Formats: sequence, C-alpha cells, structure tokens
Amino acid sequence: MYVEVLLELKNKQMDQTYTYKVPETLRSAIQVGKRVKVPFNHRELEGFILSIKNACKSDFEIVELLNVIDDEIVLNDELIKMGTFLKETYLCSLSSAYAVMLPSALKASLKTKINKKYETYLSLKMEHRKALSLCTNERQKEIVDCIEEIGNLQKSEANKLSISSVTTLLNKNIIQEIKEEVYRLQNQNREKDEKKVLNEEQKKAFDAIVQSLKKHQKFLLYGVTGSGKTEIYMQVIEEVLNQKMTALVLIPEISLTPQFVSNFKARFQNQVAILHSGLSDGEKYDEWRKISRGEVSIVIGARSAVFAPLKNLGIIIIDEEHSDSYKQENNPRYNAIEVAEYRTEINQIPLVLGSATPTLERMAKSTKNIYIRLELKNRVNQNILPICTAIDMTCEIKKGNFILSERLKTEIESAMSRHEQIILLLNRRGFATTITCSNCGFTYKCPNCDITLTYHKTNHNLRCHYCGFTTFKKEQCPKCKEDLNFYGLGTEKLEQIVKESFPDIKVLRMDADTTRKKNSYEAITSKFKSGEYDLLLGTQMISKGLDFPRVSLVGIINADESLNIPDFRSGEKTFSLLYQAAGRAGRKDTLGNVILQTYNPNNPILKCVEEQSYEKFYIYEMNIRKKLKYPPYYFLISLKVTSKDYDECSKEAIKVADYLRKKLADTSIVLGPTTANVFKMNNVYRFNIIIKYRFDNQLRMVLKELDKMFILNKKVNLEIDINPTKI
DNA sequence: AGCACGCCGACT
DNA sequence: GTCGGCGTGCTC
Repeated sequence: MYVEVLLELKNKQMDQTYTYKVPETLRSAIQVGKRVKVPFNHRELEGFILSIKNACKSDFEIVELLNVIDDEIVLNDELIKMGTFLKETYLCSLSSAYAVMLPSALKASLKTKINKKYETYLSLKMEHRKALSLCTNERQKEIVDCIEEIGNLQKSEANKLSISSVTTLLNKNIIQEIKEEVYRLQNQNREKDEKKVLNEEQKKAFDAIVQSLKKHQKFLLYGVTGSGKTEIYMQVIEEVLNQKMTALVLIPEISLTPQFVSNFKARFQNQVAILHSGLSDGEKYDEWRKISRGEVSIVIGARSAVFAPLKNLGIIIIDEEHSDSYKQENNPRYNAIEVAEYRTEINQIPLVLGSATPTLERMAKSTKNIYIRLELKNRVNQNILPICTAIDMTCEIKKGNFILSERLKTEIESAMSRHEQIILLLNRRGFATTITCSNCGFTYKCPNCDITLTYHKTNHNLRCHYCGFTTFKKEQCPKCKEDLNFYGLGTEKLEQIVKESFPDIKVLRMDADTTRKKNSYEAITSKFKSGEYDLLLGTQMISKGLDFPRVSLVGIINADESLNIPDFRSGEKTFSLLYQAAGRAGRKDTLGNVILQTYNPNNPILKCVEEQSYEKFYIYEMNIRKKLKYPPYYFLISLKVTSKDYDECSKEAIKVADYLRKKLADTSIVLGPTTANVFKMNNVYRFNIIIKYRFDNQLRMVLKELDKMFILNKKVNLEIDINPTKI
C-alpha cells in the first residue's frame, strides 16, 4: 500500500505529491484527506494524503511514512476539489490552496501547534459511602460529597476547595480524573427572535429563491439600503434547514460585528458557527470542528469561510456583494464569489448575492439572466430615501469656508437643536495628512517605498502606510529652512475643526487608528447608538451596514477625493461608498438630509449620488467601461514583475510583455510594462503588465508556461493576479 | 523552504 | 590544524 502525500513546502517547484510506503500497522488508519508525518530529506514533515494506491513503480527508493496524525479526515472530497479549482483558476500552488482553506491548527506544518481544549472532571471511583469512609479529614469528605451531589465536578472547582486534598484522593484511588473535549466558544442562551412578516417584494424574492433549492441557480438580490435583505436571508435559511440541508453566509469582515452575529444567533440559536479574523487560533479550530462534525448547520463568516466544511450544503448567500473584501490580495489570490460560484455548481444548489450597489460585472450578468435579478425597491417601514444636496466647495472657499460649508454648518446646528444625530464622512484616510512646504514644495517621502508619508498628530510622527517606516516632523523645512505648514485634512483635524465650530457638540471619531484594538469598532458604534454623542465622524467604515435610527444628517466632506485614485473602479467605489453613506440618513420616521461637498459639482458620478440613482450610474459607467475596454466588457489579468535589482527587473518585465504579445491572440491587449503605483516597496522594484481579453483559449496555457519559467529565476519574481479588483 | 555538503578565510 | 562563512543541490 502506497500513498501520495502533498507537503507544505513554500517553493513552487516542490508543489507536487511524494510517494510513501504505508507500514503494515498503519494501514487501517490510512484515509485520503488525513495528515501524515513523513521523513523528507533529513527532516520530518507533515503532509496530506491525496491518494492511495496498491502498486508503485519509481526510480526513487520509496521509504515508509512515520505515522498518521488525524483521527478524523481534514480534507474531505469537496475541499480537495476546491483546492484543485484554486490551483487551476489562480495558478497558485496546491499546498497554498489547502493552507488558506484550513484553520492554522490543521495546516500541514509543524510550526503551529494548537491543541484541543479539555476540561478535567472528577468522579468517584467507588460507592459514595465507601469513599467517605476512606477519607482522612473533613476537607476530603467535603469534596467527595460535592462530587456525589453534582455527579461530575470540574477539577478546577474542586481545587479551589483544597488542592492537596484532591491530590490525596486521586493518589489513594478514591476518585478519578475524566478528560472531556470542550469548545472554547460556548453558546450562551438568548431569547429567540421570531421571524418578521415579509412585504410583497420580499415575499417575491423569497419565493423565487426557495423554488430553486436543490438546483444550481444564481440570484442577484438588488435592494436599496434598509429594504430588509437580511430578513429574506434568514427565512430562506430556515427553509433550507427544514429540508435538512445547511447554509453558508459570507459578509465583509467589517460587518462581522457581534451586532450582526447576535441577530443570527437570536433567530437560529446554537445552530450557528462563526468564522472571522477576530477569533484566536484555538477558537477557529473549535468552530471548524463543530462545522465539520455536523454540530451546526449555519456558518457565518468572512472571505475564507467560503471553504467551511459544511456537509449537505443547501445554499450560499453573500451579502454586500460589491465589497472588495471578497478578493484576497495575497497568494492565493482567490475571489470568494468565484469560489462560491464553483462550489454551488458542484453541489447543484443556489447562490444568492445581495447588494444595494452591485458591481457592474454582476449587474451586467443579471441583464443576461446568468444571474436572476430580484429587486427590492422600497425600504421596509415605508422609510423614504433622504434628500441629497451637492455643495460647490470652490464657491465656499472664496467665502473662507475651507472644510465645512455654510449649508452644512446650518444643517448641523438645526439637527442638534432637534436632538438628532449627525454623521460626517471623510473620504479616504491619509488624504490630508501629508506635509508640504509651501515655500519650496518639499514633501516627506518614504525612503523604502517612494510614497508620501502621512502625518500623525498624536505623537508628531510621519509614517509610511506601506512599510511602516516612521520619522519625526521638524519645525522647519529640511530643504529651505522656512516654517513647515501643511494642508489637507485627516479625521483628527476634522474633529478639531468641528469642535471649534460647535463648542457644545459631543464628537466621536472612528477610523483605522481608533479601531485598532479588538472590539473597539463595536464599542464606538454602541456608544454612538446610545445617544450620548451628537456627531460621529470617520472614514469609509462608518458607512457600512450600520443602522443608526436617530441620524438625520449625513455630511460628506470631500466627495470627490476617491474619484482621483488611479484605478478603473474608482467611479464604482466612490458611488457605492457615497450612496451607502447617504443611506445612513433618516432610517426611522425622520426625513434624511445629505450634504455632499465637492469641488466638481458637475461630475457625472456625483450627480448620480445626488439623485440617488444606481440605474443612471450603471448606464454612465458601463459606457465608460465599454470605451476603455474594462470589465465587464473585457476580463483583466495583472502581472507584477518584482526584484531588488532595478535593471534586471525592468529587463525581465519587457521580456514578459513581449512574450505575451507574441503568444496571445490578436483579440487580447497587453499593456505595459509600466512602473507600479507604488514603484518601490521595501526596497523591491515593481513593474506592472496588464492583459485585457474577451476570449482566449491560449491564455491559461501561456500564463502557466510563463509562471514555470519564473520559478527557476531567483533574482526576479513574477506574480499573476487573475481578475484583479485593483490595478 | 531547509538541510547537507563543500570549499575558503580567520583564529585558538 | 579547526571553526564557521554561505554558495549549490536535493528532497519520495
């Protein structure tokens, strides 16, 4: 008996299976998907059994494997299939594919050892009365009585009474220890939340999805903010559970707050498992085992939860489909939505994607009925959309209002007088906080990354957002010795300005800095919800999926900022961000008011935001994508050539681009090489090449070939990103 | 990736 | 003489 074993070696050259002989004694324990320990080139390594065979002819001397690590299968058939799917689709190594699918406790590497958690209980080894007679003091009797009364007593509890007595009782064999596996995350009982009555639109969407259970059908649930998508998800899941199947729900990491999770747990009690980055490795391992053992039937999680080992899967639901968090930006560069499309297809079950501002790709597919579009036009409770007004900041500046326009100031005042809450959105962090000398134009730049450093007021230092390089700000310009001033605006500065303009206002700030600590995101939102603050200001994160019923005014300080990011999706990103932020205003019986401050009041994207019209935005943006040959009209592939050696890097990048131009069909467009957005990062030079294509059956083969060529090149590195979300 | 082997300079 | 620097090559 022989097995093919996949080892987790980082080198792509080594991404293949190795054959080992199974010793007679281990034959019964061998199963595909379990991990084994094997000897490998003077080392001992762990690897996954990918296949079992009876014979093997080989030029190598086949050695025996050492032992079988798992009792239960780690990689089931479906996970194995998804691994090969990742390798084929994203050209990553098979071992990196399995590594991303599993909690670190189950990875095939010896580095991290995470164990199951056990609770030790004490029980009597004999009849109660006999045990008492063997006790030599009152303490021991007390413990024996306690065990008799409860049945199984936690050892830690008994130790609190008297450690020495417990040990004596154990030594004298009067009592014994029983170890039991426990999960780190325990479900607390909570009041059950009853389902709500669906309105007509919701009912229609619900019916359409439920009718497609046990079929592979893709749905786009396109519904304005507050139209009650979550309630549809929950009722569909209830139906899936009724049919003895399980459900997988993906949401962006940022929305995975205890708030959202407790909504689901209130409805489905302890049938829910949660997977997200906030859990410790031990907690992730425990949640994973609950899922794998079939102890839960619903999984809620972020991107990587798409690999949750649910058996008998009945549906995958992905909320906030437009979020870029579903794409992994490092290897393996997979997109959870594409994986979900594959997984629902092999299981022949429905996939539901929900969004108020779908990506153009998905919306386009829904016009071709690849996705069935289910539309929710009305907000539940008959709430109406807010009124949105654009303010031309070029006029305001002439009046001396650099940051807060006249109109926004009066609106803030009147909202405060009505005791309603206010949200101010500052588009993009780090916008302002660059230091520029107004005399000579000097700016601080990162010596490693070639990007402008951002200024942090709290400790007067300057930081590089890419590599973390930190330096201190000087009072005078290092170049011309004039006083250094700076313009631009960060959340801290905005907070200060608001406080100066409205001395009585209570302001809460939320951005990447104030939410760094665990649970601080949740803490800030609940503080604001409680009503002790008047105004919440922050970056993108305040616009996501939060429901603040008392907010009646949303001010967007610099609406155009994100339009200037050099990325073809910046229009889409801006629209989605601003539209969703505007949706925060007026959710329960207060009419919402949105003030949109901009330097380009005639920008078509901002016009669409002002009119709150996704449809207009869609038509406008599709036109641009068509003209410029971007998705959904063309597919994209981005290649990055990187090296510490500039000459070598540039030489190879040109060679790659030439090679692609020669090998690919005329219908494919090869752009570049150009220097990457961040040209130099951590002293590594980077060049970009972009492929735009519609149909090209040569493409995959050419890319594989190219990838193989660069495995052997030690000086220059090639990264391939299939369907990138940023270029 | 790691680990051995091997070939070269520095030092008890 | 030996210790240890890291370049090269191999791993069922």
